[in-house]
Amino acid sequence: MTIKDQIKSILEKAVEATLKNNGERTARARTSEECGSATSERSELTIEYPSDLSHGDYAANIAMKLGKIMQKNPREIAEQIVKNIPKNTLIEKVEIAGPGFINFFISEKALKSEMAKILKEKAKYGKSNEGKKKTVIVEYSSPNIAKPLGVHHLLSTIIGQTLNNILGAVGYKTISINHIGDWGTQFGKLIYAYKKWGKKEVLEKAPINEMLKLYVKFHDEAEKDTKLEDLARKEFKDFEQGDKENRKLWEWFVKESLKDINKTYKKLSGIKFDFTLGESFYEDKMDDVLAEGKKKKIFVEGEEGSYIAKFDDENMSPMVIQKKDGATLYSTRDMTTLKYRIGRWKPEKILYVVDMAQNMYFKQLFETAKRFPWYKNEGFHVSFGRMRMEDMQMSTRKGNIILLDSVLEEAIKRAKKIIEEKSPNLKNKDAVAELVGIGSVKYNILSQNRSTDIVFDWDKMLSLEGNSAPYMQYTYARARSILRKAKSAKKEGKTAENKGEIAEKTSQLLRAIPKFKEQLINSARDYKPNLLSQYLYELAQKFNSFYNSVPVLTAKDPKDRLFRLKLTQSVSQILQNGLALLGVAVVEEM
RNA sequence: GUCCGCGUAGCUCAGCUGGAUAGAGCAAUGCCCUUCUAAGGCAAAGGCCGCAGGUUCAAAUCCUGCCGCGGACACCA
Repeated sequence: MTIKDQIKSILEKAVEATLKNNGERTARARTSEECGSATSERSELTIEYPSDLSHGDYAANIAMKLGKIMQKNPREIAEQIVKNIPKNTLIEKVEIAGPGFINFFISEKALKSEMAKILKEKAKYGKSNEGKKKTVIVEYSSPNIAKPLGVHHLLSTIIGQTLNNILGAVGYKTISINHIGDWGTQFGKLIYAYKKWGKKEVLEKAPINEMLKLYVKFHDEAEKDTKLEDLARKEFKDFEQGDKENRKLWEWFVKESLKDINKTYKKLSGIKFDFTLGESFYEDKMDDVLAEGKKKKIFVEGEEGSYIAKFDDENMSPMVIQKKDGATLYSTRDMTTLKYRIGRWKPEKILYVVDMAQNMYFKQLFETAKRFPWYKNEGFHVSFGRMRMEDMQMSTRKGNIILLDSVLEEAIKRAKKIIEEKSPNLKNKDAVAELVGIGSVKYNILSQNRSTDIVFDWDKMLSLEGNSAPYMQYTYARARSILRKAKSAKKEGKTAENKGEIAEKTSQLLRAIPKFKEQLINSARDYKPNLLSQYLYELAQKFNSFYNSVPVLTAKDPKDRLFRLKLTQSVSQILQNGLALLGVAVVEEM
């Protein structure tokens, strides 16, 4: 249980007691609905972090809410509530402030015991059982293969992997799935293009490059000749219906693509899937869903013999589930996949980490699924903003693509340059450059609210300043450096300590500790990694501030020294654990 | 046209289950390495939170309308 939860539960009891007392005295209000609404308002009791430190560690606005319902002065109610809070070791003091805020100050003892927990649990600190072992499937990355990964694939891959990590940390049983796009008309296009313009030797030499070239060439040509799209569709249909030559080509393309994509995942590091089940996996399972849907009249005949799902909402266009030529589409495979996952894993939720251009599509998909008896609203679209370039859309079709590999390479290169500048004597420069470079790319994405669009910009993407991975890693390295030295040297304090400043900086840092678990839970609840990254950044800022004005190794009093060392260790542990969830590795020196 | 998302400091963005004086980074100004990593810290500066209404004790946050940007809207995924 987090400290916030404890405060909440203490407050809940106090509010209940207050309401009871009032109910007895003001019998009038009891009969009315007001009492009922007061109760429901109470259940919405929220605890927040005050923006100003002088307002304590946690604050509640419940008295103001009740004040309105009970027609009483909020401050009076607050006073009554506070009276009903029993003495306990968690809370140092409670204050009533402003129009009726109840501010809680956490006792130092409670904070120190939280610190002790960190030192004991180490890498496990932060884990909770919010999820109660319930199963959540997280689908992410899911690239369309036969083309290399572009920068835009970072979003789903990084956000999805991090959500998977975070959900796991708060006690969900997660199943991560890479739903590879290895099926569909795109392969018809590729097969057509290969047959027409491709050369075996060239493709064998540089498979991915050549596939991308063929893909782009197809779209160039298709603009001049509209028949090409139909021909590609035919190739796909033939393939789907058993054409041997096309099947062989497909297998070849898929094999080479996967090899290449896995290389990139490896470079990104920390990208792990419990299952890589491409669309092709559902090839023999689609008939079943199609038949079921047709039988139940969920799928009805549309134009020219296609099958569609219709919606009551006029603004939602129908979803095509089977093409007029009888071939399947992404929707067919997604519906099949949905049924398969529900049947196999019985998840509480299935998260689709996919960009928001597909908002409408997922709405259609889930809306249709609701009509099947096996669907219990498991699907959830974790949408995120799109990545685009300054002046044009990223489009693989047109070849406007920035390769993910090249971004990672550049990131490492830039990190290396700065290392040469700032720490020319560092031993393992290349290893550090890699961790810093890759980390900064990931952190950059995770520190942003996922619904915000991202305009790709080299400098921004690879920023090594401010709220960035290197800042976090640097903070960690500083902390670790202190801890290393603590073992050997025992220096004497030389200068006078500024007591006031020290107390303030120490207290601020100490008080930031319990929020880690709390923000982790918030992050999981809203599927927002940036809540976690923002917390870690704030913690790092507080540590750096502490670092600058509070001597640790040279503390005058040995007791202070010990406490500050423990605090430093606690903070470094949180940074390590938190960054690990974000997929950012820490470094001991940089 | 309809629907979805966004509009916050010069720039890039946090904050949005309503709450106290709207926060960071970059850029620009000044200061701090004879104490633990200056990839750092401190100070000051920078805001009609797109516009106009509404709800509320309280609105950047909720509702309505408008403007601007992005996206989606039947056989691509």
